[in-house]
Amino acid sequence: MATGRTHRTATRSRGIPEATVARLPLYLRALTALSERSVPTVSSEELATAAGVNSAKLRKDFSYLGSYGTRGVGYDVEYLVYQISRELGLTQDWPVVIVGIGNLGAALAGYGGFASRGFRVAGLIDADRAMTGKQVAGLTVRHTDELEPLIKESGVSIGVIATPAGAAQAVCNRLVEAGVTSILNFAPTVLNVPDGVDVRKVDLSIELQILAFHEQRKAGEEAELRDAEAAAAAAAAQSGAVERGTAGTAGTAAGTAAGNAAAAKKRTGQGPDGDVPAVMPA
Amino acid sequence: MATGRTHRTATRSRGIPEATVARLPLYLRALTALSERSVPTVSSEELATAAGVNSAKLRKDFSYLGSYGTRGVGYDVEYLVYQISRELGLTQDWPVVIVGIGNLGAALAGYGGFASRGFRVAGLIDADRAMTGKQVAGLTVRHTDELEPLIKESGVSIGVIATPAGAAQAVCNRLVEAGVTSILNFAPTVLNVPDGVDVRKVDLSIELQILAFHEQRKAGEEAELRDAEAAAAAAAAQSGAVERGTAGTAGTAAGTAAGNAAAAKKRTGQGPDGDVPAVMPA
DNA sequence: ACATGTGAAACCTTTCACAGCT
DNA sequence: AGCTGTGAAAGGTTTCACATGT
Repeated sequence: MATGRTHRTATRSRGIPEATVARLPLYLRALTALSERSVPTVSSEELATAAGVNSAKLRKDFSYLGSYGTRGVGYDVEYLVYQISRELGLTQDWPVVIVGIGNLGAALAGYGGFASRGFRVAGLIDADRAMTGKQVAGLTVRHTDELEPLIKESGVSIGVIATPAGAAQAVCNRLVEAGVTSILNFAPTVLNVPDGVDVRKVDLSIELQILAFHEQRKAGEEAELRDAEAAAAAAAAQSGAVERGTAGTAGTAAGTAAGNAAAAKKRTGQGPDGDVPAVMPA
Repeated sequence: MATGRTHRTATRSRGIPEATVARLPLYLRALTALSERSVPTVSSEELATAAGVNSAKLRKDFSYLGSYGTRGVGYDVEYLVYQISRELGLTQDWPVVIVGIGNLGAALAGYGGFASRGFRVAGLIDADRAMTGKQVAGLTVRHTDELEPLIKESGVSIGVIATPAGAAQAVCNRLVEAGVTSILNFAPTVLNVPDGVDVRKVDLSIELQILAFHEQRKAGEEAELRDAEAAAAAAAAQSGAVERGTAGTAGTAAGTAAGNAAAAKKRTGQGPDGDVPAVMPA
């Protein structure tokens, strides 16, 4: 998660839980789609499905924003779009600078989801002089030397780092020095920033490793399933209790009660909650 | 589904918390760096700093894996690298297919962090016939028609979706149908998958929106800071208690205890304390 | 009749603090 | 003396279930 967490302690009234904040963009996207289809109102159940969460969670989330729904009816789509946008700060313009225009930086520069959400790419920066002057996604790439003036002229407060890992901290320092207070880091490295600066990181390799962990476990579970079924069958035959110690010398197998066989399949997709996304350039 | 009962089964020996799993790749990266510098052992404190977490959390995380440290000494770097790799399933080869070879897909295909972690790009797929046959990152792009044979021949169980949002669900369905059970989704859309399939998503726009939220709040805090200072001054002058109700009709201001004024300036690093530039809207 | 809004319970994660081993 | 490993406390998040309002 973010390196420099700003700690809120006192006043509770405006304290929207972090987990809720992380889901607001999800709701906003779903609502925008409804809005485009001119759907006037939506229930928590419908919206939750569209956003990929459950309805209790959605209602709880919205309750932190205020009472924007109507009992017996649902939520007014347009009104909610506005309220969430405002809460997220998307009703204002956010100039963003992207540093490191390799494959990934170029992809980010051309990403359509930015402009539609109030983000504006104010400039592209690369350290390679061979890149400077080139046009990428309709913008001219500028040299790192121009980083500070660009930030100050355009009032940039959000920076995106898409450089190789080795350059990231130096770039980060310059961004912060120049006044940037929020950083989205695609380089696979930990950034040190002073308090008051927010860092979010996106790391592809980490995401894949998490998937690999679950994938491995699934493979292991198939074996367990067979074990559990066998054990259950044996238990049924004998009317005896099924008991097992911890699996011997590690490996992939783990002791699992037979009753878990059903629960084992529960692992549904869509596990956004914890955040921690990821990526990085060559 | 049916099982409405809250049947929490006892045996949980191998249940590593999700939050811990999400951090293992972080530790692994830090450890790999130490390993390359031939550092033999490391303390929880040092490793935690390198990974950007605190040491208590790290120790707790490791405690779920087993007792791999030595009291009074620390952890053996090589041994830990191996144990974590094994736990994450990185000691085996994971063939991956990338679907959608646009800017982003190309960036992913060229990502160096793959091979070093046991991931191997088994194939690149794109729906655009103009793309097929082209070389990207040393691999030949193949047409969507070849998706299923590719998955089956190469034993792919992890798929990466980097297509436009509109195509993502269809691609996802085909991946799942062909046997893929883990998906990393870069398309800004919710994917519906059957139970047993894992989806993780990486959404650039969402990350930026979360940053914007905090950025906005920071801007609001400056105002609060001034308020708090004024309030503190007033309190000092009067020796009276500072008390405030919730700010009247919402808006951006919220009541904040005066005691926060100091904390808000805390900045650790060597950053210049100066500005914290307000975002000026165009 | 129906869907929101919310206390309370259940669950999960982080932090504390110190016993226990080297 | 130093550092791990871990119960217990604290804090945060999700789910439940129903009172409340339309």
